Amino acid sequence: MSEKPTAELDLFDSTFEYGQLPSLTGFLLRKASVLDFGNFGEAVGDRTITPLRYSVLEVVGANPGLQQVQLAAILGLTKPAATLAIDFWQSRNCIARRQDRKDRRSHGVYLTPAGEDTLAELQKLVARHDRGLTASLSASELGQLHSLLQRIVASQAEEVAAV
Amino acid sequence: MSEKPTAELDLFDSTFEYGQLPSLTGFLLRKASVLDFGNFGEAVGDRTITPLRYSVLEVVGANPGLQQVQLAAILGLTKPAATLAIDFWQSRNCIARRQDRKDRRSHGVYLTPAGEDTLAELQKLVARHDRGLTASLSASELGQLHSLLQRIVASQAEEVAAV
DNA sequence: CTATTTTAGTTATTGTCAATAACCATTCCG
DNA sequence: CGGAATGGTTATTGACAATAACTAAAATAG
Repeated sequence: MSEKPTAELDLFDSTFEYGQLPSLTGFLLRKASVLDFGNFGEAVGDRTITPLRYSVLEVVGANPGLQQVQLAAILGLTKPAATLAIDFWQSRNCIARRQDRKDRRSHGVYLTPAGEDTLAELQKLVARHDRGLTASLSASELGQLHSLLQRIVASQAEEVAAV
Repeated sequence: MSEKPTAELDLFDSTFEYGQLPSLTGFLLRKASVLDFGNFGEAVGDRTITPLRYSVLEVVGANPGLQQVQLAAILGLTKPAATLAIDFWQSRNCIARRQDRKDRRSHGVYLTPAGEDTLAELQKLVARHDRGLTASLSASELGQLHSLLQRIVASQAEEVAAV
């Protein structure tokens, strides 16, 4: 039999103690985002599309001609990580690199027509998945959650960036 | 010059577009928890202590004599991952395995006296770090955030576990 | 205008980490 | 008793990200 990630128990099985873990914001954040991450590939119908890769496509779509260095800065990636993520989409004909005429070191990145289609499709699937994650919250609660999370993120802006 | 994770820009640099990313709960969760994770090792004064390892110590401290299989189930780990995490703390004399008299396959895990001290110290440091993360929120906002996150986590309890 | 430095990007190397699979020992149960 | 299930460890593998080293091109200092 294959080795499952073990638990079908409730995440807070009341027969055990959790120390101070349940009172830690970081612990709850991690749990929630692991949950989100765990279903992501399945939700978009392709295990190889991670949140990071999706974010790359989204940002390139929203900023055509972006430099790779800028993409890295926006998403908090190292240069090699950006190269790899772009390679991934380029190998699927969704992103094209175009050398800048003025500065031939620099390559602008663009969505191809196929990339546009893929992004549009992904946006739908990801939005659906995201609503599923928070299905138990009302619209106003969801708004509250977003504003609280945004404040946390903004208040720590001097640290490393994310996904 | 060494290759920094690039950005000193605001996490939402207004000169770029983010597509639908900012409206996704998953994106915000990931950002917040990457932020939290990034400072964790530094906050506890030891890079090798990860949130996962800390969680293990916390749970063992709260449930003396726990089976390793139970520990894995509680934290959503595979058996090998639990073995490794326990090895880590055992090598620091913080956790001891004790073979069960009744069932000689099973090993209960316990904090050693050094483990108790380490846990007590870590609890303080982690709590301080966690408050730092949410320093911009009022007490009641923090309470709201926790309850919203808990509802998300609870509502998805049938999926993979965390940390 | 050359020579040095800096910047954009890629490639190579390394290390961590987690998952699977295979394995041993013990217990359960027909 | 003998096979199936359980607790735990070990071995192997693969994904991934970080650093470092490198190429090419541009900026700048003298």
